[in-house]
Amino acid sequence: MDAYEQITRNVSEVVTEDEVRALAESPDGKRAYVGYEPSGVLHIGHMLTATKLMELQDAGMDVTVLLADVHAYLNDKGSFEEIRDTAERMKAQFLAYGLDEEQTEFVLGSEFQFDREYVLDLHALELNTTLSRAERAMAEIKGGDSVKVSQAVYPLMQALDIVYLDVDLAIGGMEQRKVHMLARDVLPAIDEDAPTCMHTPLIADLSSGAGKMSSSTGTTISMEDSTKDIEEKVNAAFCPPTANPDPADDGTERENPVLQIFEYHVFPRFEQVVVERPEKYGGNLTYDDYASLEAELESGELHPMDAKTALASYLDELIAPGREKIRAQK
RNA sequence: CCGCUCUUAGCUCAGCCUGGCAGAGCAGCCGACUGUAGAUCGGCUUGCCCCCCGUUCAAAUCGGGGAGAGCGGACCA
Repeated sequence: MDAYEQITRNVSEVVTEDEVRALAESPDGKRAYVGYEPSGVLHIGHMLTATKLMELQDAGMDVTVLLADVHAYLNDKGSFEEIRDTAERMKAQFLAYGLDEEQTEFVLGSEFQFDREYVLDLHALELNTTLSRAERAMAEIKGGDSVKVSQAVYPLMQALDIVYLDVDLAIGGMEQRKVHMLARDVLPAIDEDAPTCMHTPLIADLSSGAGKMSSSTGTTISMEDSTKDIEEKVNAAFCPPTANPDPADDGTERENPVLQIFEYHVFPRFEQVVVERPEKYGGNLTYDDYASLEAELESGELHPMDAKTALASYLDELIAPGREKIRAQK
């Protein structure tokens, strides 16, 4: 696999391909970043972008993880003290999940976002952005039930972070794409380069296969889940024997979240996946890549229940170190 | 600053006029059927009716005050 393929593996969107190809020419020392609002416990959404960061590290890139305490505050996620408290725990969980400590720099937003120069640049961006544009950019990520002025400032700070953290490649889930597009539009207004971005897919809701897995409603897999929690959640997941389920009765598109998790969480971290299967159903199955697993689920050779059992076991293995960390933190 | 509308189950809302057991759809949960889930069928759960004060035998419902949300207007020397 060449560097470009490795860097863009499993992403939904590359902006722009030419820019990433240029990065892939000499990835060593290039800097990628993701910003996260601190939350007490890593969930599967955090882990998805973290997996991508690990792949970028394997390709030779350095990684900055922004623990976006100021952003979380602006997004109505609680008091500053509470938020900063969780940031440190989050860092430990990322390391436990597998980010390389040598190649990862953790930065707290408040370390540089109050600098005079930063704030002046921020105001310059504000001057170049309409409220409705900022609001649209935030549509997918805002917390709370009404739009605050702080939430209009939020995406502009993300744009500036890319400049101040000296980032070559901005990573985020697909919910971040409008923010990143805003950054590409507005940064040239202060004579900065439009950032190169890649967006990871969003995992569908575990129980319905529709929309995106939400941390607030529905079922989410997080680092504090016990082995039993994971088994129960995965077993309850929507999983027709196909990668392309029929739409729901009301017409909404559905995905197969079990396959998605195999594709985006398990195969990037394991060379080989062994599905343990009772003798009466034919014994164990072994897969070296995601495509062959999907094909056999589709053909009926692999039964969804056996796939689920295997998925729960691999997920548990991925989460176990972080789970230990969380227990130690309490 | 002024005016109008809204606030009831996890969600969308009905009920308010004309006071009398707190409702529906969806979601959720439990079973049946499937070697998973979903679909289907059967059953079940769910409440600070935004808050306070008042009227009344009795208030989600009527009156007063307040809060939050949405919309409009005014001001622009």
